[in-house]
Amino acid sequence: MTRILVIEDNEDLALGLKNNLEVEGYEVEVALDGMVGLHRAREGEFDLAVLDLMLPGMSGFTVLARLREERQALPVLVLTARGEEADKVRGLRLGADDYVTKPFGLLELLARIEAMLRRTRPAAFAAEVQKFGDVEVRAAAREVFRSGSPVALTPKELDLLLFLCRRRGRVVSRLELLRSVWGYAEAAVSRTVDTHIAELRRKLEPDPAAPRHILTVRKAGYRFET
Amino acid sequence: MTRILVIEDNEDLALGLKNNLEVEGYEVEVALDGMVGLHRAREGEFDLAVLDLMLPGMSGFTVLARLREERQALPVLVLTARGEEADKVRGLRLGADDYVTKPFGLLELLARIEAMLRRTRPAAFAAEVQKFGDVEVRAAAREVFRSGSPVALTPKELDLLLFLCRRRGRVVSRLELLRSVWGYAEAAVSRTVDTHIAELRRKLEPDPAAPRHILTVRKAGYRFET
DNA sequence: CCGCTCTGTCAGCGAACGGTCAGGAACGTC
DNA sequence: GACGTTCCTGACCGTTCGCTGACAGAGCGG
Repeated sequence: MTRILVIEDNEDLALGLKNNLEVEGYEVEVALDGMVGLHRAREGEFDLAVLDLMLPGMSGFTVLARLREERQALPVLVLTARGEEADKVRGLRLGADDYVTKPFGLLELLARIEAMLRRTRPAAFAAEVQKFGDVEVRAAAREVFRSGSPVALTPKELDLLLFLCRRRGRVVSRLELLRSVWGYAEAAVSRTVDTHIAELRRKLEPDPAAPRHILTVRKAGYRFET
Repeated sequence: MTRILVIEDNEDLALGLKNNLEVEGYEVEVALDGMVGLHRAREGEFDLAVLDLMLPGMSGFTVLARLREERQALPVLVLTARGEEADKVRGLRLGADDYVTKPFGLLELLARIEAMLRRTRPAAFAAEVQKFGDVEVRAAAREVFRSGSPVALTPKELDLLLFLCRRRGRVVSRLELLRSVWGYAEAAVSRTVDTHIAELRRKLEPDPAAPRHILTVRKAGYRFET
């Protein structure tokens, strides 16, 4: 069982996270302030912590710094408020492993958590496998097969594919993709997303010119269909 | 109840938005200048703000910057004037979550608002699906089916259809359509609306010459019936 | 029944949008 | 420090879309 510690003072948010993470099969403990969080992190044998930097009393920075001083290897995912670029940098410098900007989408958070856990506990990952057409996507192994033979996707391509897969049936805008897959705060007005989509189509679609799975929705974005 | 704060100095536009958003079931408060908007945002416990960047007095940029300084996680959707590419980027960099360019169709705004809320309040969102005759309209996927097979609608056609669907049983004037779907301030005297209606009928009505769902109300506009 | 007004239809133009490509920056590896 | 990979960007191009204006037809009132 994978154990996650959520250190977050906003009770609504904390409990929401607890619920959602439990649905995903994690064991979750919540600490509503930094001091408690730090103690629990020391004792609780967690696999990962989600840490809000803005905490009353002992701030998230302090918690993080203490943990790192004590050489705790506990992976930490940091929550920062939007626009606090400086916080991110400071957090990462202090030893956070990743960060998510509020307000964040649950899927985004889940993806980051999984990515982190994958790094630290590869064993714990049962095969999440998606299939469409003659393509098979093994998220955990970060492998993609087409008609049984492996397809070489670059990391970015795979991230994009996984993101689309998880939102199947729903339109995803370029901005959302840039934010969630690329982590850009702003929308670079460029062909970045399209280029990667094109590459995915080239590698995965039977007929890239008439895609059946990775669809364009004019004026809106892209939509993935099985 | 989802609460939305509209910060917009143009009173007509602001009240139009208020009405239309209220029709959709949101609780809406309007602030006609930046200063008031900022105060209300601090105190009002809103789920989302719609913010015009071009405000007299305290500009939208300032409002946004202040909010983010104060680490307010409030999701903000920004309204920018056409062609102000720089504004978009600046807005996003300051921490806006999405933007819509004026003139905008109400449908576009609604879609963005819903997408944003879906991220922050994932509950409460059933997939909206409308049906009439042998037609099925899936708003989230921006897909329309007729007798089970997909119908290719252009973005404008779909927006128009969705707007009519949501106002079913009521007569909607051309002016209202131009305002809400097209975002035009004034009525261009032309066949624009009619042309699109004709196209919808052609694609969706069993007998386009004798429409059963998209009805003409002479001298008044159109009325949609299930 | 006639005439006027409102709506339906159509084709063409201009703009907007997405697909494509190649060059070059950034990164990691040996 | 040279090489290879990956990624981003801007320019270009083809296609689609949406608007318009002229004309035709339908409906309503007198």
